[in-house]
Amino acid sequence: MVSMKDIARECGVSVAAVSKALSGQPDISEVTREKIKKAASTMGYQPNSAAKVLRTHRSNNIGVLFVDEAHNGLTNEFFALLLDRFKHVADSKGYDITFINRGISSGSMGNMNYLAHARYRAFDGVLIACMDFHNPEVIELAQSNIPLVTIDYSFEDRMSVESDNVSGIRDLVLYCAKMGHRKIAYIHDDNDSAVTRDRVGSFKDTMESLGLSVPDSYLPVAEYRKTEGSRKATEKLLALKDRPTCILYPDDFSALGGIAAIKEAGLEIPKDISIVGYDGIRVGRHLTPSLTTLRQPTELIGETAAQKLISLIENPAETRIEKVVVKGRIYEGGSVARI
Amino acid sequence: MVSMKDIARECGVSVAAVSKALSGQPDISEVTREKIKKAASTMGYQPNSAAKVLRTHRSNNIGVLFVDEAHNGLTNEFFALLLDRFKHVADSKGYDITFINRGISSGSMGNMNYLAHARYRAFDGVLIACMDFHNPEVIELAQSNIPLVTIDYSFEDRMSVESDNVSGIRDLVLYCAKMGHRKIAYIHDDNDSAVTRDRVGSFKDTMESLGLSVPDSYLPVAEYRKTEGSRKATEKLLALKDRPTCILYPDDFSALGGIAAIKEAGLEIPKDISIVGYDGIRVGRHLTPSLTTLRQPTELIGETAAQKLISLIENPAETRIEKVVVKGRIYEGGSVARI
DNA sequence: TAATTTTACTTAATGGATTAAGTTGTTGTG
DNA sequence: CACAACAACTTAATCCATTAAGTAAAATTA
Repeated sequence: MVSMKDIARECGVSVAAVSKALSGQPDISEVTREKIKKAASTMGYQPNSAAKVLRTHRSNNIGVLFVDEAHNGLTNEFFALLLDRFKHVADSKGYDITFINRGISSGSMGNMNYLAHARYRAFDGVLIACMDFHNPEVIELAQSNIPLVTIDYSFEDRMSVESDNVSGIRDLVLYCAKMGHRKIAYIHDDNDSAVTRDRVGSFKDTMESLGLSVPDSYLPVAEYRKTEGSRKATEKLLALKDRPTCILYPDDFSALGGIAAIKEAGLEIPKDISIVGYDGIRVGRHLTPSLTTLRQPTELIGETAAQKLISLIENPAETRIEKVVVKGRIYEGGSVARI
Repeated sequence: MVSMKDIARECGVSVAAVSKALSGQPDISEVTREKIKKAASTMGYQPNSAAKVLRTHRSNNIGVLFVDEAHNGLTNEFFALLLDRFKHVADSKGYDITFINRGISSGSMGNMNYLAHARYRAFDGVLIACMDFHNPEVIELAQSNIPLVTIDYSFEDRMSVESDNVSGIRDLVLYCAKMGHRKIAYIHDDNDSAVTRDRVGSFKDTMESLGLSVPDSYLPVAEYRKTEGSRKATEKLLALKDRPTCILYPDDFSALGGIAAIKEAGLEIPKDISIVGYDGIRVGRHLTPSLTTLRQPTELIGETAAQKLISLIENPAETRIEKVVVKGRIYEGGSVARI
C-alpha cells in the first residue's frame, strides 16, 4: 500500500507537506500541491482510515443499533426503510454505517457490550432504533457522551425522532367514528414503552371524548409485529357477546394475524367487521381489500434522524437537543365499512 | 480513554506485557496476567480498533456492497433477509459489518470508488449482493485481492453463492404443467445477467421438453421488482387473442403488479387465470389466494455466504474457491388452478 | 537598508497496539 | 559446577496520518 511516506519520498518533500497538500491546508504552494496530488494519483495512494482515526479520534462512521430479537430487525419494513434513508443521508455527508452488536470479542475480556463496541470502533455517533430501550446496555450507551439519536423513544437530554402516536391513534379513531363505528377495539402490547402508553392513552382519551365506552375486553394484549398473538387476540374479540365492529391493530403485521382469524371465523372484511392497521407497510396495499392504516413518514424519520445526528456530531455547541415529532397520515384503504 | 500504557504504568510492567497478557499470549506468568486483567477491568480499559487495524492490517470488519438504485436495496425483502442472516453469522464470528458506498470523500481526491473505500476501511472481506455486476467499479472490486463473495452472480475465480435459477424455473413450469396448464407465459427483465439468462433459458428448455410451444408474445419484458412494469406486461398478455392460462412472474413484487392488472381486467385468480411468483417473500402468503411461488432459501444463502467469506479470510490457503448453488422449493399457495 | 511579516515548508511528537529480537533470572542437565 | 534451556519479561521498531512548533527564505514595510 502506498502511504504518504512514499509520496513524500517521490516528491522530495516531508510527509507533513503531503498531508497538508492533500487535506487542503493553506500553507502549501499551489505548485507543490499540484505535484503532490499528481504523484498521489499516479502512485495510487489510498488514505488509511485507521491511522486517521487513531490520530484524530474521528471515524466518520456511525454505529447503528437495533435489537434483532426474532430476526425481524432488518426484515422489519419500517426499520429497513428508515435505515435506508438514514444511510442515504449519512452517505452523502461522508459517513459510513456500521452495525453495533455484541459479537466483537475484546480479547480475554469477553464480548463487548454496546458502549464498549461503540468506543472500540470510535463511532462519531450512534443511532438507536429498537424496541428494547429498557435494556441496561442500551441505557448505558444512552448515558454515555457519544452523540446519539433514538427513534420512537426519548431519553432525557438526548435527541430523538418520534412518530406522533397520540395524533396517529386519535386520527384513526376519529376516522372510524366518522365511518359510523361506535364499538372499537384496540389490540396492543403490554410492554412498558412510551409508544404503548401514548397509543393506549390516546385511544382511551379519544373514545371518551366521543362519548364512546371502552370495556376492558376491547383492549386485548398481543405482542407487536407478531401475527400469532394478534390472531389469538382477534379470536377473543370475535368471541365476545358484544363484539366490536372495528378492530385497530398496532401494526400492519398484527393486522395480518387478525385477518387470518377473521377469515377463519368465516367473516368478511369489511362487510362483517372492519379493521385498521398502523405503519403503512407495503404489504397492506396489496391485500384485498387493501388495509386502511396510518402511514408513518418513515423516510422522513430516517432522514431527520441522520441530519440531526450529524449536526450533533459536527456542531455539538450549536445543536439544540430536541425531540422531533413527526405526524403520520391515514391511508384510506377498503378495510373499514361505513355503517 | 485508558490505554495499555496506563495499565502498564499502573501494574509496573511494559506495554508489551499488557498486550500479551490481554491477548492470551503464552509468555506471561499467570500471576502477572491476572494482575493486568484485573487492572484493565478496574480501570475500564477499552481496546482501540484503529490502533489494532493500523498495526495488524486486520479490521474484523466486512464491507457489504449493494446497489441502492430506486432504494429497494434494504427494503428488498430478499436482500434484507439475506443480510440479516449474513450479519448474524458474521457477528458470531467477531466481524462487524459496514456498508460500502461512494459518499466517503478522500480529501481533495474526490469521492472514493468501491475498491478505494474497501481499502480505506481495511475491510477483511467484502460481500457483493447487487444486481449491477457490470458496473466497472464492481468489476474493479471483484478483481482486487480482497476476499469476497458474490450473491447470484459469479466472477471467475471468485467465490459465489447462487440460487439455482435453472431448477427453480423448471420446477415451477413442471408444477404448472402438472396442474394442467399448457399455455404458460413468463415475464422477465431483459437485462444482461446470468439470472435472466438462466431463467429464460430454463423456461424455454422446460417448455420444449414438455412439448409446449412458447410464442414470443408469452415472454414480455418488465423490470424486476417493479409493480408498474409487470402490470403493463400483464395487460399485454391478457389482451392477447390466445392468452396464457398461467403467468410466471420473476419475483413476488412483479406478481403484485400482475395481480392489480388482473383484477382491473375483472378476472379472478385462480379461476380465470393462474399466476406464480418467485422468491417467496412474506407478502405473498397473506394475499387471497396466497401466492404460489418459489421460496428461495434466503437464510441459507446469507449464512453460507458469511461462512464462506470468513473461511476465505481466515484460511485463504485451505479454502477452495467454489460456486455454491442452493436450490429453492415450491411454496404451494392457491394461485394456480388445476385445469 | 534593516526590521518585520509572510510563505512554504520541515521536525518531531503523537495516537494505541503489536511483535521480533533482546535481556534477565531461574531451572535443568551431563 | 558449567553451560544450556527456558520462562518471563523489556526494548524498540512499526503501522500511517496529523499537527503544534520551529525554521529558512522571500516579501513587505518603515
